[in-house]
Amino acid sequence: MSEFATLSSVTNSSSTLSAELTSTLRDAIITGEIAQGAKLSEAKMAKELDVSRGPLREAIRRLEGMNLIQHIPQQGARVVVLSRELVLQLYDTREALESKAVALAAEKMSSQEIDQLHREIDAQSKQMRENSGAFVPAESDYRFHEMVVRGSKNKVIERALIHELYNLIKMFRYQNDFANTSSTNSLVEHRQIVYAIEQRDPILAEVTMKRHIVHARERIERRMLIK
Amino acid sequence: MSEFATLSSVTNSSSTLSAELTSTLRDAIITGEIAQGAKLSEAKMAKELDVSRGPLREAIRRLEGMNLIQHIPQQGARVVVLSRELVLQLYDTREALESKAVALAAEKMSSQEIDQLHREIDAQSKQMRENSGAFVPAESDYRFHEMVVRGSKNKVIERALIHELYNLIKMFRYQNDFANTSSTNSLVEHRQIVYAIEQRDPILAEVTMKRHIVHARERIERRMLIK
DNA sequence: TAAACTCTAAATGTTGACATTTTAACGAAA
DNA sequence: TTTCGTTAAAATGTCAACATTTAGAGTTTA
Repeated sequence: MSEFATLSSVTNSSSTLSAELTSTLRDAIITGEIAQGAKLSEAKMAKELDVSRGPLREAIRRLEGMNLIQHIPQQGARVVVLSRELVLQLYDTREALESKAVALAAEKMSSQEIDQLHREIDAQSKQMRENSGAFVPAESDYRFHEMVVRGSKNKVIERALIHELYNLIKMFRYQNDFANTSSTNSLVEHRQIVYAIEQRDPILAEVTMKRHIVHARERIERRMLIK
Repeated sequence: MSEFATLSSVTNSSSTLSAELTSTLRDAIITGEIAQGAKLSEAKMAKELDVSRGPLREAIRRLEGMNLIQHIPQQGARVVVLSRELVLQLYDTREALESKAVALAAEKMSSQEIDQLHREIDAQSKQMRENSGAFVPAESDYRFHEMVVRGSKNKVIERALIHELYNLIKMFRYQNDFANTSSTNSLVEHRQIVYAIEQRDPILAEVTMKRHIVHARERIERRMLIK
């Protein structure tokens, strides 16, 4: 049984091998299939995935840019370790960026985009009623937040959050039983956020989002006593 | 005369060639020696710099992670174009991140670090008195802001700002005669920021920094009428 | 026993050649 | 004249071999 067993199928359909490797490794890191702190040995992985080291190295450089990997010259690359401290820092950063994003979104989102937000929230509400339902599914939560961030129309914030921060947050939640967010609060807060956007009230939107993220941070702070 | 003439001396002393190339190209992009929107032809550059394409490609991947370069599969890499819109988005992002950073810094900076801030400001004041003096030199301004950001002790914010945003802002200022910031206001605002940190007042620090960056954004908005 | 040295194996860094895709110039047809 | 198709050159993507550095096992020495 090989170390990177289930990775073996790099058979997606991206345009380049290097891009596929990036996405394959990204997922493997987020799920923990490649463990935190693990060394990414180029030789082993290349053999495992049946590719040459060139594209693999490029993928590693890209993951470095996403903060999923830390690289030390002449020593190689390791998967980032999500210490309690780092996770809390992630949420502080997210608070700053996403509260600004929602303020901009309140000014710039189209009504069609706001409709989409409504549909996502309604789906969340429905899923909660049907499936036992104390939780908003993580995937739906991500979709909601991504829609808000894209609504800001700010490419810089969008990239910082979606391309970098969210990957680390997904990684944390996936590997720490935070797969679902607490429902009652989250859904209510999502509604408040959409309300503020609908009212075209940037300040209210910002405050509401800030509180939403601070609550998430507090839940984590309470539960991550160790590390 | 070659296209990348003055780049020819990749003779620094980083540990790896790829790291040197990253830093060389970074500087060339910031200064505009390689123009905005220019295509980075691997073959030409490799010959020009007398290196093989491998390390060059790795450097390009890293610059991609810094948002200095945009890469399209099968088409190659181009230097980012700093449109008016993008620059204003940069400052909105900076406002969000740096105001959070200074709030954290107000709680976490050591008194030695605060002393350093004082020394930097005093130097700014002195330089202004001596050299005709309507401007804070850009280099000193960067040092001041970097010290504040590092003072936050938040590695995520630190990386987002220093590793990514600041490069783009330096690039913009270097290529658009914003090499120096307006003095009177900036120096006073720097003093206010240090005061707030000294008082261990995160909220005051945050508001003060926010205003400082909004002012900079407004100056840019007024002067960049075109594009 | 502990520290320092040597040497070997394994890993990362670098190179040049090969493969595939894109681009654009050229010519033919509507 | 414009459009479409062909083709050759140039560019990006990929690979495998070579070079250099690091890490660790084993040995020697204080």
